[in-house]
Amino acid sequence: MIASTQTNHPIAGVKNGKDQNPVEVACYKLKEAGLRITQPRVAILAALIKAGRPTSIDALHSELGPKSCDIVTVYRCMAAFESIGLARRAFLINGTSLYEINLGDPNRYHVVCKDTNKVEELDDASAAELRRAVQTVEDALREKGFSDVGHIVEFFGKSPAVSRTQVEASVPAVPVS
Amino acid sequence: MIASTQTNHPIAGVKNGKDQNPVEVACYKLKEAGLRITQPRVAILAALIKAGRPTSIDALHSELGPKSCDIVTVYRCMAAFESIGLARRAFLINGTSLYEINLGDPNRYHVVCKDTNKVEELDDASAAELRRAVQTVEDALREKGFSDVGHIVEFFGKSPAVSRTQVEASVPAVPVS
DNA sequence: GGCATGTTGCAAAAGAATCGCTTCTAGGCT
DNA sequence: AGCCTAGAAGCGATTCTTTTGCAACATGCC
Repeated sequence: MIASTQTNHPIAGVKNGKDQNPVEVACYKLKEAGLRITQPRVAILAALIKAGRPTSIDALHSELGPKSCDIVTVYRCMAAFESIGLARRAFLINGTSLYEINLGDPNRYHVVCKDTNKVEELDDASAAELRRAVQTVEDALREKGFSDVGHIVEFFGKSPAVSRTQVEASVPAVPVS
Repeated sequence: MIASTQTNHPIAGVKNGKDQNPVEVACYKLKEAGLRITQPRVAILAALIKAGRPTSIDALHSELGPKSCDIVTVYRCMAAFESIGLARRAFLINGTSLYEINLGDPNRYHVVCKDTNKVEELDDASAAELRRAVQTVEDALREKGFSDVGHIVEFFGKSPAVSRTQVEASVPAVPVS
């Protein structure tokens, strides 16, 4: 719904990337990075922005409508976006990854529900402390000579919200063990 | 060769898991969890312990010697070990995972070299701060009703130490870019 | 030592992600 | 405005990791 009430300009001019609608900002970043602004890329970016949360390549591809572009293109685009910092990657326990738009805001951290793979954002306080710790670590690493430093941080857990829709309440409230 | 320098008791008695050699401790934990102590499992545990750092299934399997056990068994064992908390999992950027023995010591965090996939442990100070932050987050999550909370934390970077051993110095000392 | 069941081996399958190669097109140039 | 070319997309096939099915096997309780 984010891009639903878009301004009516088609993404033609690609102004200065100031405060246009997010898709235009993203396109500006693409251009800045020397990448072409193609129809599939714009569509993928729009979907990514509309999703507003970590989304799988596959979901993204479906979101685009069955006939919009090849899934391989989505893979390639996401790799490109990630390499220029336009998208961030998150991981599921099974090793597959999700992508999230990155328009310059600070790093976000999530909890992924082990049952449903639903992604939630951490509360601000937690995120802030986490950011600080991560920052410390990365600084220390750079200090030690590491370059191109990055990180993955994901939390997992069984969400309480899930009122056992299909996860039949077979387990009688296991503590934490 | 794995069991080369072990104490001479074959892993027969499986004492009380007190302070025996690590393989025995691990076997005790297996037993505790109601799993059988089989030859492949012991071998895998020994390899895991000998490695002493996050190791890939494949590497583990090779380490066991070509004829020791099927790689599928390694997969299954690692899954079993992880589920009873005998092993911890780490991730590479490409989504594949590494396993590390867990004999009860606190969580460890690593940096993975983007060039070589070599894994290093974080310094104590960094790890401590990280553990604290992670703890905070997990507590907050439990507070919110999440159960079975866990996390993934990995750092990546280009290691400085790598004097381009096999990463042929094709790239002429790229700064940080 | 015998037996039941958890484990292993092997082959095959399932998936995610990548690659090769041809065709298409964005967008700089004339 | 049309032309050209390098970057992108499409599509098929492939690679590689991890999972599954099922028969054969071995652990460890009796």
